[in-house]
Amino acid sequence: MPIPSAADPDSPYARLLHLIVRGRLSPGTPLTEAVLARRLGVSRTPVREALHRLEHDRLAIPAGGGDRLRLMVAPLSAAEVSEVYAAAGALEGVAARNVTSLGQKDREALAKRLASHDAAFRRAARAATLDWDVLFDTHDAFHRELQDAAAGVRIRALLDELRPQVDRYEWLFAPLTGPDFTGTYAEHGAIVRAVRGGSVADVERAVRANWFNGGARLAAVIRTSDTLLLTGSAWSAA
Amino acid sequence: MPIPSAADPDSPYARLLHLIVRGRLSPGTPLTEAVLARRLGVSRTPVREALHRLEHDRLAIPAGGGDRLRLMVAPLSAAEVSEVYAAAGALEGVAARNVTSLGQKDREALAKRLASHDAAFRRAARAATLDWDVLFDTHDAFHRELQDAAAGVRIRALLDELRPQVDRYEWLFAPLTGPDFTGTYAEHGAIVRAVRGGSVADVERAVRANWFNGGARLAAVIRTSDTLLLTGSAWSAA
DNA sequence: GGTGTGAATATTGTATACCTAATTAGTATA
DNA sequence: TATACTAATTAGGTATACAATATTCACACC
Repeated sequence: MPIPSAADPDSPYARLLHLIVRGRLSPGTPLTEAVLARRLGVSRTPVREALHRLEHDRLAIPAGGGDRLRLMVAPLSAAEVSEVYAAAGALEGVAARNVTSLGQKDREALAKRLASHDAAFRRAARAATLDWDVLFDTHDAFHRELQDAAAGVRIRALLDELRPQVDRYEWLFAPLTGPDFTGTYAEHGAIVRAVRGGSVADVERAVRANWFNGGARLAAVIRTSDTLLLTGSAWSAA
Repeated sequence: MPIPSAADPDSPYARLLHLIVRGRLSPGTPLTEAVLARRLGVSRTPVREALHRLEHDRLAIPAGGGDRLRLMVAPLSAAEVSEVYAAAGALEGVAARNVTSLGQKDREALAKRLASHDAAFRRAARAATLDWDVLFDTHDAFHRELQDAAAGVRIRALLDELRPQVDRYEWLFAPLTGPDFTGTYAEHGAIVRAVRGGSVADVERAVRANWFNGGARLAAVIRTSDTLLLTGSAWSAA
């Protein structure tokens, strides 16, 4: 798949994406082609392309009202996280309806795989020393499994487009939501049961609830956190 | 808004988009930078950027399995149109839930505007000589009105991204679905009534039904149409 | 006659030079 | 001291040159 995320992890796009998602490039940081080109050791051309993709992902947004396009790292907001999660819930929700057209056996197998991802997530969450990377990955695996089973290429593409945003919010704020993930456990459990049950409405409702609630949990944390962190004004430009 | 569609209608992106959406560049046509650059009278650089955007829009897709990126105009398929419309329905549907948080007066005003767009659409559909352009525009206006009222920037961005696809399918196949649009009339009427009523569930259900049914209508037409038209193998390369 | 190898060609990816516009700093004048 | 005008620097948009690789066509050999 050439489009989702980035095929080559060494590409300027992938590198910049990583820097932004992990917060090494903080909100508000100006993204100037020549500077990034020097920093990444390539010419302006591939950096330009990467910046355009990041702009499309809304991880880079226009800074200033000039005629020329000046970009900066996008700020974070509770309103945006709610909307992004609502969109992801709506998309994964409609996609999930398709699992009900699977046979009983396939649904059961899918439910098993989902349950095992969730179990891994719980183990990671209860580990003596919390490793956010594995927590992150196991949680992601749950939703990927569902998307692989249910979503066609087009909805997958839209979800893949949302993923960087989701990743950024989760990466930057998960430490403030955890380490109590009982809400997530319950919602994942409901999804697994609904997949087993095979009711279209139940499956969609469970999936949407998980995303909506997840967005609400993050939004709540964001609203109470320092606004300087959200725009990056207080951070150094890395 | 710098991202949606294209600010400048003379930009290579906008021009190529138009050529593809209107079918002047048929499915399967190879999109080679140098050729298009000559044709559009610009250098390869802006064409490259345009092609990357089109690739993201899925109007251009990789052709051949080479290492280098070779693009061609994307084919059309019943499966894809169903998925695209399902995604649009899911997104506009969740967005539409927000109209219920508007005041009674605002909802009434919105319903009026929607009804007037629908009336214009009906007039256009019943005109002596069918003008597909105005039919197209009035139908679009209905959904834009709803999206403007309900969707935040992020969901708007996703819907804007879907629009070129929707436009292409409607433009190429609407002549085969019309001129009887009673299904559409009924669904738009249901949306207007639901907006007036103010029930979250009703509004979302009505919006989704409109998109799902629209996708189904198009998919049915596509399935019965000549497959050569879908991949463009029979068309000249323009 | 089919197939494999090689050269020629076509096409993408990258770097760089040039141009234009915008912003900023500096200076002079009111 | 504030403001307006001008010069200089910065930065993005476009064109083009160059490099690398895939594709195609031709020809020879099996």
